[in-house]
Amino acid sequence: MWKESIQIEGPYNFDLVLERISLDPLHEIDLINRLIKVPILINGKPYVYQVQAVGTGDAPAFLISGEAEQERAMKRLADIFQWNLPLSHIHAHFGESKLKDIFETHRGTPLILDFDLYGCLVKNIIHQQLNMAFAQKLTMDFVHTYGFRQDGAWFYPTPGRAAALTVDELRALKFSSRKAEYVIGLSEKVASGELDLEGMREWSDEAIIDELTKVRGIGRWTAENFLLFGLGRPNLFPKADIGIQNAIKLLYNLEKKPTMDEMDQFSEQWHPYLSYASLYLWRSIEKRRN
DNA sequence: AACCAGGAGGAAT
DNA sequence: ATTCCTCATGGT
Repeated sequence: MWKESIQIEGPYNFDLVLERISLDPLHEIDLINRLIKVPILINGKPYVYQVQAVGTGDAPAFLISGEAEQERAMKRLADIFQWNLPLSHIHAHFGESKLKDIFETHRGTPLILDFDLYGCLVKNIIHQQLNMAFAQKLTMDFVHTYGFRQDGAWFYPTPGRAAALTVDELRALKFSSRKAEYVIGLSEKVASGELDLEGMREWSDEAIIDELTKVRGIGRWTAENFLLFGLGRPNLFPKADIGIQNAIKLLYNLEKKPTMDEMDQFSEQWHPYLSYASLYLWRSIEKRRN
């Protein structure tokens, strides 16, 4: 077993990270020890790493441990937790904006990436149009039923496994037929190699959106969320997102949900860090669990 | 008890 | 090119 510690530049509030990702019941989190288990695939093989916060928001430090693949794991974990992207200039960018108060309240909340690109897409398809509580239940049932557990953490099923599922099997989990078709169809494309998600890391945002929206079940919203939470791209604003619309409505005290044109107007000022505007707007309407 | 939910596809205009 | 309808279930 290897262990490694790192220090990074603040602000970076890991307690807020845990608070946010604990909204997803799939994540195994120890709030007392400020620790999370991270299931990731390296060369297609599953490994679980532990990340523990041992510093403060202004002097963040982490203790990371795992069984193998130290170098590649550290690289991937740094990407997932955005350890090399200082938030100070992000906060500076929003410091005098309409989002000032929200950024202050959630100061040091980094963008945390999903642990797996394929899982990210599947999760976002499942989440389409559903309220968060039900969507998370569906996702959890899906992973618990067809995924696998290793070293205390859950992995999504492999694309090959999911491609072999039937619509009826997923309907038994309360998927709609269409959503079941979407997940199975996507899984077939990933399993066959027709869709190479890892290969998209070098692509431009728009090229990825164009490619992904060719897949049945993936519209612009899902592709944008893939860019945002799968790849960590900094300038996405999913304006069709009900949550962001509600956050904007609350922020500007609107009578009704903003139109698409209004979403464009509001967000114009937040370039080129729209992803952080999105993230913090989501945060502004997310409630703590329990 | 309606109405809405971190949408998308497909048909009808 | 836009607008409308359906999907399907759970939360509020």
